[in-house]
Amino acid sequence: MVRAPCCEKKGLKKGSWTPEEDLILINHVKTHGHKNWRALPKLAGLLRCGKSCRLRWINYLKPGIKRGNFTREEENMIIQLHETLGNRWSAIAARLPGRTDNEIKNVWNTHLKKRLPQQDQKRNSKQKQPSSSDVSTLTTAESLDEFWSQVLSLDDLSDDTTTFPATATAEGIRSTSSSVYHNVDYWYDVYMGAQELS
DNA sequence: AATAACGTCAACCGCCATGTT
DNA sequence: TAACATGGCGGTTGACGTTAT
Repeated sequence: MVRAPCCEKKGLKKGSWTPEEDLILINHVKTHGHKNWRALPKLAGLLRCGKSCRLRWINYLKPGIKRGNFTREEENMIIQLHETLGNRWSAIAARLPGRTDNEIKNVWNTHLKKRLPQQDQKRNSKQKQPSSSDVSTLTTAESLDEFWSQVLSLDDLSDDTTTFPATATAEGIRSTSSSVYHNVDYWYDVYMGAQELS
């Protein structure tokens, strides 16, 4: 039997999300939750596939998501986890509070993958004479343990119940283009605008 | 200044696992 | 137990921005 498509394709919008769509999604999830992603767009009045809504929420709108560049520690952690877990991005993301699998996957494919051969070369050539100036900041077992304990202590940050504005508004979003979505100011505006309404 | 080449990343697609009826 | 619905994951794509020529 042929599986039905995940959603009715006709009339559904694709591509980048607009600030207005973000607000609708935020407000709907905040007030009704997301027990059923497939039904959500219809209930919220969004012309989007449920999967698309879920992805947008998980990767960008969910409270606790970190924006901005990865730290050196995070990058090293991804490299180490990738050595043991492979391309299991969600498993890796579970160890990096506030980071999403999609984001980690992107960072790996665009930055870390290229860096890895160089690091391997370095590591091999320096195995006999380790240096504190090496790329990784986690060169000793002690620092590794310390880092892991710090990370694990933050594990619950990514929980859905993290405080979030009761109701979001378009004020903070409208004036920004998609190219600055990841700008801190954008998210600050969203947050502040939402607080005005609550 | 124009444009080609390259890099980045948000979003989509399709498959698989799990839950429900 | 089978059939179906839904969620979740990883691979891939395409739009957009940046850099090089």
